[in-house]
Amino acid sequence: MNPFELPVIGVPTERADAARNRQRILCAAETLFARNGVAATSMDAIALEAGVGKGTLFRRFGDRASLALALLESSERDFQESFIRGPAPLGPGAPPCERLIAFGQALLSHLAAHGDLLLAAQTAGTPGKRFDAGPHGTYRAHVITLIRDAAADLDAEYTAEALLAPLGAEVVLHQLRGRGMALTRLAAGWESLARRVLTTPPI
Amino acid sequence: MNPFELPVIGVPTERADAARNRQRILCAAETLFARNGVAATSMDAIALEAGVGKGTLFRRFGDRASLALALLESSERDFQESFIRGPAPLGPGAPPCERLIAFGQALLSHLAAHGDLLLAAQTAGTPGKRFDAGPHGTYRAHVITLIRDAAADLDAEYTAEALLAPLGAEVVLHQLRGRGMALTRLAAGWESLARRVLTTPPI
DNA sequence: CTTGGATTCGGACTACAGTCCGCTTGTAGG
DNA sequence: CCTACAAGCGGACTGTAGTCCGAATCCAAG
Repeated sequence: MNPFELPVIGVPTERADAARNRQRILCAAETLFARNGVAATSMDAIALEAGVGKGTLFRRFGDRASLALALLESSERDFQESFIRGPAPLGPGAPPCERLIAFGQALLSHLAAHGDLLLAAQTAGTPGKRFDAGPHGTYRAHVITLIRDAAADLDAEYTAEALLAPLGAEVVLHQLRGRGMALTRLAAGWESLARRVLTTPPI
Repeated sequence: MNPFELPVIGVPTERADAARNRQRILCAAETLFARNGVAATSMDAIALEAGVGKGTLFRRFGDRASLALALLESSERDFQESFIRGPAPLGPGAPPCERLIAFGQALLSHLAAHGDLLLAAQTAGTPGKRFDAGPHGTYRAHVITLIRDAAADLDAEYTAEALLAPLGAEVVLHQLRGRGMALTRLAAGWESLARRVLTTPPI
């Protein structure tokens, strides 16, 4: 291989055994998460079930949160696709306030469906990490745009994070499970919250 | 002592050595937190510095979060006192919307002043625990009352937690440190957020 | 002062996330 | 097919929160 050219495109072609192990690990994690729950499954157990060393597990996925994220990959991609390019009111076409309401409600459903996994993905060892890695950045950029379109006088960057906070996994799962609030109630509460924030108040 | 009567009042009189150890532990924790930072100080190190066994440390304070909370006790009490019985607009007397704005801004200052400690207090090992123990319950009750007074048509329970979410330690410290947003900016953003939510929109 | 027994002490122990490094293996080039 | 070496492997190791239980201690009552 010409040492002055990169192989094909950035990606240095993953070795066959590495790819096989990645699959084994994902499969083992899925099995154990389904059998015993996400919170009760240790990384050691996943490595054992996958027939792989612990070092391999962490080499592939970095940490627990990233492994959870990898398992969510396809549904996460679908979700992002739906609010970026999907049909209105989630996707483009609807007025920004309606899009924001739909976004929050879709995220609430996403959380209800994949709660434990999303919780694990957002519970990084180092606090604050979840804001830098993971899908948060995409959500944030989307919400900032919607706020700018709907209410130019707001501090969009601040408001985006403020509105994203009650859609975090820990908060929502606490409301759903700890407080026994129904998903429909959260959806309704979010709608009136978002509508009030994006509606310019009378002077 | 008459075995049919409790000593004085519920509290079964703490033993002298236990009280002494509690003080030693609090003092050691304060020292080490100040010297090396909260995040970099382990429970082992605190026990060692206090000249106390690890079991004693955990017997007294239960876990890391509760120890952090114990260190915050006096400033936390002052803060709660100020919004429950203090002067307006934080305390009673001002209209509920102004009180809510002042509450959020005071909480933001509280976070800016005691960030690391509050972060440790809110980063419980078991996710969601921070909503059940600690000051969150008091904040929640206060905000629910204010919302009920200001906007009867809102779901006060949902809205209280939604508005408290962007005042959580992890979020605020991320904004202050990770994003470099100034405290005054957060205070201004919170004000317009709270004002919009509590102001009934035109039909 | 002595004693009885509940309370507390302390450090060994468990479980877990994440790191490290010497050994193995797949693969590209000959 | 052979070879060299980068990539990958695995499990021992570290550091941490939190648990447990036999031993030591304190306090009240006599």
